[in-house]
Amino acid sequence: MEVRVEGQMVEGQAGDSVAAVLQKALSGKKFKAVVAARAAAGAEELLDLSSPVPAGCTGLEPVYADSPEGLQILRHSTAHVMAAAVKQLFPKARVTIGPSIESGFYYDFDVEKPFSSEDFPAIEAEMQRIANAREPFTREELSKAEAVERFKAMGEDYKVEIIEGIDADTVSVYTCSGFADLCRGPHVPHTGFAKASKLMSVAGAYWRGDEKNRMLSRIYGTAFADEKALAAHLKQIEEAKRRDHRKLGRELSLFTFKEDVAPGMVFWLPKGMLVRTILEDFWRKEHLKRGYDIVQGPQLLRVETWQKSGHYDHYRENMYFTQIEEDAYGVKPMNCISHMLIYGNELHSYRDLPQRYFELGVVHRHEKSGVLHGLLRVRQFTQDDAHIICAPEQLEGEILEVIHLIRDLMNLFGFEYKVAVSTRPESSIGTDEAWESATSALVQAVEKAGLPYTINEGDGAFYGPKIDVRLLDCIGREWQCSTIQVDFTLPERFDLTYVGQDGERHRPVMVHRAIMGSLERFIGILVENFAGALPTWLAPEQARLLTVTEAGDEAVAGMVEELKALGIRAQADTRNEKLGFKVREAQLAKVPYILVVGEKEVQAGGANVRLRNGDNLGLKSVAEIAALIRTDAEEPFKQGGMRYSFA
RNA sequence: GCCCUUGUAGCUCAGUCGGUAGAGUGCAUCCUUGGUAAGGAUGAGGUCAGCAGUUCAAUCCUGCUCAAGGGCUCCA
Repeated sequence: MEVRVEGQMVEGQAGDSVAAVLQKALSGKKFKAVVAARAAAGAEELLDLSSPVPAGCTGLEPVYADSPEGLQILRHSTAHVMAAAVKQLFPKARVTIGPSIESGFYYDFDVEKPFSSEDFPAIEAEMQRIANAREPFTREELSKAEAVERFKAMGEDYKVEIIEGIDADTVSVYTCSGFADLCRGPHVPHTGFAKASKLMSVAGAYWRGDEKNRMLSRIYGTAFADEKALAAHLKQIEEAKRRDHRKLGRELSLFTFKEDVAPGMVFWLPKGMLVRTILEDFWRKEHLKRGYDIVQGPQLLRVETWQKSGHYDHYRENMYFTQIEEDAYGVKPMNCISHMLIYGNELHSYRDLPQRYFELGVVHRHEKSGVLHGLLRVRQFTQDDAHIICAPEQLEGEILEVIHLIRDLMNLFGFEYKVAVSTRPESSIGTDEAWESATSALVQAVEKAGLPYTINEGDGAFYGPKIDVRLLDCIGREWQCSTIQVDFTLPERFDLTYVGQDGERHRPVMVHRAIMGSLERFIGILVENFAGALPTWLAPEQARLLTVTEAGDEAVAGMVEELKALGIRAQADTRNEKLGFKVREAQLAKVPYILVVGEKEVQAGGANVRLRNGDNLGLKSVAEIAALIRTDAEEPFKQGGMRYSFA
């Protein structure tokens, strides 16, 4: 037979292994990096190097260890190596599953005493020993009955449960370093590939991800094709840590948490609140320009109201309750009820529609103690929430407008984003017809906007389907922010109507939507994305004027006043410190414009301009500096297609 | 809520194999008038997360509670 490998034709005998054929075509160096192969271009199934070339195969595509697919195989194999090491050191541990994940792999074990990171050195040493031994992975096919018997004999009950759930006649088992594991494969040819690995953390995880099941002990690890790639990955983790908004929030004096006073609730410090205020002001203006009305409802509503809306039945565990005199009240977890009551406050004509109510609404949700995370997951947060009440025929157009607003906001910050449409969940209210028409309105609007999207089956809200938008930050992480939800239930429960052209009462449709999602979360994401160096329009301090000696104090005071008069957030640093020290502090505070005023500058009536990236623009007059800062601040708005101009 | 780890000065962290604690940084005062990422000195600052227990004695050992970090489940 003749087989094509990377453009070369190679002669082979029937029954030759994949490795034998590849070895003829590839240089020794290249062949060493191959972990698996596929028999035909685009084929799903991957082959082990040790498996025979399938009959009729005309081409083999090698999969290299450093390719995304190769890495997956490598990591999965490393998970096996880790399990082998663990079984060696802790013979009583029972194995469950050990897949590769985005940045590495994990393996879940059932052990009496959960693992701790103190166990890592021993496990890692054993893994290195196995890797150095370059032991082969061997594959065998067993009937289900045989496999069940075998794993039962080993006491691996979890594996037995998995095998019994597999819908096939035979299963494959891989053995490596004396450790046999149920596995689809493929695997790297030998354990020598698992050399560049590192155990990362331990965690509890439920068997099959169900919190009713037994808690297993999970070990996370990662592995790469070589030490260099592993080191680069570890460096990137450091980079993410460097950007952590909790760290930067403290260093830049933006916000703080008082765990003993109010866990999961933010204390905004002056600088952070300034950032937030700038963002809020901009966002209110943008909404006014786009035809929204700004409203505000109460923080507490009587429990009966929550019962009427359905929140009490579907969302009670996440709500806080209190009492005023004899009456029970619920703290609002959402803003929609007030908005509907505001709509219902007067009779509406079809001419009034759509009504768009916008509120920077403070909501409280009881989040379980283990899930709180800085600004990204809190118990009290502010939604940039709006409810659009419109006639059914206006629905699609309104959704499209919201999508445009999302697009413009993402462009403003240079975020890319992904769209997903979520459909009806199990716990839900409303008729099938209503769900279908609402889901189709969402899909149509997304298609009209020309955006690629995915479908999340069963992930909708209890009252209707939704569109979720995840933004991608500059180091490739995804964040859920925007959401657009159609609701046909609440207008009915609160008997909202409008008078149509025909003089009859009609039922409007409602859209819940939030673009930033939560201001707290959004600001946390901004801080991480920009590593604290917020764009000039959002920077709490846009310019800092530094004196060299106290001879510059007077000139600096004058310049600060001038800049402030021009709408620029400027501050003076006239402390009795050396210039180098002040520059360092301004730089660490991520102030975009660092203005140095010494003897020369006082003479010339200006300042020396240094940017936070270290560039020095030389001497400039106050007017020039002001123009520079204003242009810089307005630039993103022009690029982002915002209707609101920063000026 | 569950699993692992952690909780010492505003921040970052040492430390005490049980005898109530220390550094750097920040803060205050003084000296220094210095040109683009850290000038020097002195001083103030701690119920060692909280509550119980063991002990002559607990910041240290044990238990519980609270909170944080990493996960699981859930979610904006």
